[in-house]
Amino acid sequence: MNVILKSGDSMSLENGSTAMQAALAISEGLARNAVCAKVNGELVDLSHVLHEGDTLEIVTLKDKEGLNVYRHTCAHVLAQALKTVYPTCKLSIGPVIDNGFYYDIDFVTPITQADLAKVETEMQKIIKSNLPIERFTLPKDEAIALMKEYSENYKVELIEDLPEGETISFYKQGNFTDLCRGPHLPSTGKIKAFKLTSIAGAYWRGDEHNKMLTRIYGTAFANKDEMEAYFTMLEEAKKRDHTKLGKELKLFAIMNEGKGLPFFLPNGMVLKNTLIEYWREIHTREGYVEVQTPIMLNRTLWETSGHWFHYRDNMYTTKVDEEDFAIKPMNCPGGILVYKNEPHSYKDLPIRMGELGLVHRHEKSGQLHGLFRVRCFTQDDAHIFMTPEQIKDEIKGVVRLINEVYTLFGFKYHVELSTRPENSMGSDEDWNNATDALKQALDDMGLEYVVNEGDGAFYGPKIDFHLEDSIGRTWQCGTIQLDFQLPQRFDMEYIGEDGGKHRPIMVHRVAFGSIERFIGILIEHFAGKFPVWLSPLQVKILPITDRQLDYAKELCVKMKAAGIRVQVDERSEKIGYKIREAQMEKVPYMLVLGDKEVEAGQVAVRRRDGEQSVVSAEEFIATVCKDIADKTAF
RNA sequence: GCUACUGUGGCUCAGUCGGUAGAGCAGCUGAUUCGUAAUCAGCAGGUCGCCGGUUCAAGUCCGGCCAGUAGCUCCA
Repeated sequence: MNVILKSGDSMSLENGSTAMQAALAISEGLARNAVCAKVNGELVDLSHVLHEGDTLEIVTLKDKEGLNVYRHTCAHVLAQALKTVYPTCKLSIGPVIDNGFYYDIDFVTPITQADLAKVETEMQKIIKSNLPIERFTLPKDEAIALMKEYSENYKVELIEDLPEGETISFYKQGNFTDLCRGPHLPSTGKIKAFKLTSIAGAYWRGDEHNKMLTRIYGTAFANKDEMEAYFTMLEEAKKRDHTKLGKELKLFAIMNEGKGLPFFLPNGMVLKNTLIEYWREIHTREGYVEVQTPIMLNRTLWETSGHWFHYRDNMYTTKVDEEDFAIKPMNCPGGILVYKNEPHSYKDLPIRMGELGLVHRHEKSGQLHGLFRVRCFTQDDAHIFMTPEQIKDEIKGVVRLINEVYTLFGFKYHVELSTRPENSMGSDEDWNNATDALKQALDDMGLEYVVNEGDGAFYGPKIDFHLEDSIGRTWQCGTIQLDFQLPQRFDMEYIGEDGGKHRPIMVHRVAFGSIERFIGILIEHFAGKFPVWLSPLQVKILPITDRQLDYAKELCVKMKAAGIRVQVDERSEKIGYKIREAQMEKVPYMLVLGDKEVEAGQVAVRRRDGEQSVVSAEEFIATVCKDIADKTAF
């Protein structure tokens, strides 16, 4: 028989050959490195029997898919080890994730981090005994019977949910059998480097009403060196953690007196204000107006908006003179009141109404995290009120603006487009138009995006922009949301060309998202080494002895006049000491001043990256001013 | 909110078997005036997250609470 290889060549094999035999026929090295195979586009075990005309690709650890299979087998080895060490534990699911795998287990008595060592030892034993891994299938009823025999009630539940008539596959290694779609490595001995990394709780089937199981996380790599490199990378990433740097650089603090409620310290406030200044600059340019609406409004408003019924648990409320009030969790109702404050003609539209709004949301305590998830934050919000014909251009304008912002900071981001969910409001036509407008805006901009079918809000489709933190977790920052609901609830209108009343379309959008979260991302992205224009302190002047103090102060005054954030280190310390401190503060420019510099009217510049040069004071000031004006990356 | 872990001067951390708290940095004082990542000496600073229990005795053991971290769930 013949099979077709990835290269397009065909290869003849004996009838009934397996993928493994095909790999051997190609080369011994390939067979040794083979993890599984891809036959007719589907991942299968190496023991898979080939047929005439099959397309065949041998998968190794160099492929992402191969590594996933490798890690999946590792999850099975973990499960087998757990059943040996804790015979009464029950297995649920054990999938592969980015950088590793996990297995969710129901233990009779909970285990702790310390117990992982003995589980790892047992896993080593299983790997060392190089057990062959064999696949077999059963009809549904027999599969259920088998899992009942093993008292694996979670597995029984999983199988029961599979469609009738489906044959169900299992994998057996030694005395251990697990329900699994596969494929897997041919034997346990193929695993060369793994580590159990952490332990956490996870709800059965991801539902918080279900029992919480114990999730054991692990990772596995092709070899020990790659695994070491991975752990080193994680260590490095921890040094960038914004909560750690926020403390070290005195940017912000969160006190016990208000959890999830960040305090901005002087340095952080400079950062925040600089961002806001930049925000105003680009929004003014783009034709936005700015408003500010009250932080607290009465119940009537929140009833009209629907928040009083749908968002109540997350709102901070209070009573004043017998009247219920809520602190705003969102700015939109306030913005709408501004719109409704006067009648509008179609000639006024679009209205782009920005608001740096401080919102409060009572997020559950377990979800709070540094500046990434807080209970009080500033949204760089804007609401655009427009006619249906204006949707596409307006969305494009917003996408372009958000892209401009993220590009300036050099962020990597990904975009998600969420479409109409069930139980949504608005007509088919509205939804189609709006969704098309969002799509076209993304396409015109040439942005890649993933579509989340049915994941939009019930009031309209949306585009979300996600940024990565130092350890690869992604956080939603920018978002653009069409809203069919609020204009209706608030009975908003404008007078059209025909003299009749029409309902405007409304867009909610943020670019930074929350300034707090954005600052958190910025800190991690730059590892605290902010570009000059954002640095809380841009220049630190370090006189070598007290003799240069007058010159230092004189320079300081000049630079301040030029709009530079500068400070003189006046202490009688050695220059090495002053440099070390400035370096730890991550100040972009240090000026070392000795007698030579004073005499020549020069400055010895030491950049944060260690680069040194001597230039005239005027020249240096010009350089820094240019850095600030151009927002250069250094 | 749930599961697990953690909580000792401003910061980073040590503290054995339960015997009543220790270092470095930062701070203050004094000396030093120095050329690119830490000058020396002295001083001061803690109700060991909080509350309760066991004990002759608790930073240490037990319970509850508070806060933080990781994950889950949630995120209009």
